[in-house]
Amino acid sequence: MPRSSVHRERLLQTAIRLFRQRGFAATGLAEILAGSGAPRGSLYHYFPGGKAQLGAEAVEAAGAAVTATLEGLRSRTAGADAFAEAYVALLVRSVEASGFRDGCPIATVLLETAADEPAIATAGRRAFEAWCAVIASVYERDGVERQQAAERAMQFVALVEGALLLARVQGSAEPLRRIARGASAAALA
Amino acid sequence: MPRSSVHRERLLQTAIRLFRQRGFAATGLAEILAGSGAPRGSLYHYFPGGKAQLGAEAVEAAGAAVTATLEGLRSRTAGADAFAEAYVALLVRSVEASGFRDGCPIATVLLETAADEPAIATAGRRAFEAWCAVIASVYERDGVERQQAAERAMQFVALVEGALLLARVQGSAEPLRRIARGASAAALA
DNA sequence: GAGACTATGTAGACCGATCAGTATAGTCCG
DNA sequence: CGGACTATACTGATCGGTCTACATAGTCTC
Repeated sequence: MPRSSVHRERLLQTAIRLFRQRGFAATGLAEILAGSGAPRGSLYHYFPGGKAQLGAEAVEAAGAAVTATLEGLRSRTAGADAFAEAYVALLVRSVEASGFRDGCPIATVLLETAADEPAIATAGRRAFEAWCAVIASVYERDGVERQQAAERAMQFVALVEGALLLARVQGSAEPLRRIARGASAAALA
Repeated sequence: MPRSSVHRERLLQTAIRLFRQRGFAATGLAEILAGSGAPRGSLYHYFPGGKAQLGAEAVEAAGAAVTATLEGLRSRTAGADAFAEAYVALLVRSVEASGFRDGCPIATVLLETAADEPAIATAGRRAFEAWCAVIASVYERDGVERQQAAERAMQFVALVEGALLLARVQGSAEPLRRIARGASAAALA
């Protein structure tokens, strides 16, 4: 039986987790191998492009997971305020549960590699676009004009990314809570 | 203290530049040495704590430089809107001039190391506090209440950090320009 | 339906390069 | 002298990546 791709998936999920917590450069392939239980040969079988390909696919997959979360939230909430509050609450739980080790799953990797690894940067760009599209549609649903909605979506993403950084550095979820107040109330209404 | 510390300063400045562009883990001590012209022995003479100390001092120094820039801007502008616009304009120039390689000088390092290197995280926390203090004072000068001003300052920092990330990934200064519009006009007024 | 061939995937030894950090000898200068 | 600083050789570990050998399973041919 081709119990195939079971190792591929484990490699990818392990890479996502480690890249998120430690970053791209600091994560050795040996760690990913050990964490996934896959042999070294399998890594280069599934990811012939090596670490860079693993990074690009990790960003793509992690980005898609966030997009799915946002879409789920959009269908479960009514109004941009509720949407923003729900998402921030989700982030607060995730960040706190990990002891402020889990931040944005793609931000660290992108800051490290955007300039040198076009494939990773492209995956990141696409992820951000997808997030912005979902969020913009939430604003539009509230009657915000198309252009305005796109602009506010980007501001929301920037706000969240910045708050995740601050939260990890401070070891506190307070920055996230503050942007929830600001974003849903005055700022983005 | 003869011609001393000339190598120390060069090491630190080179470290700041490389950490900013490539990140902490991806920057080897050999690169820092080569870029600064200092011999290996000097590095461990001035920074006995090794790479971690270099990282912490780089974050501290780079953070202080930003604080100084913000203070200069505060004294040269009248009102929070003008302040925000001027600072964003400054960032746009810096980011574009570097070909989208220079982002926030401390964000990448902090995301990589915050969880594992307490000294670096502390330096980062202090830097963010200093920035927030300056920005909050700009809002207070405009008559915003103390508590409110502090909250908006943190939101502004988060917004800028996120926009710098987006700008680097997209290879475009557009995210920065958008937050300038949003931050100075409706959102943070 | 037996055997050969090919795909896919497993397995880990192995490579040169580079990593951060240490050791030690030496230079410079008050 | 003696301490600050330079200079380089060196360490063991780890880096990402390549290599060959092998196991498994589906398919083609006769």
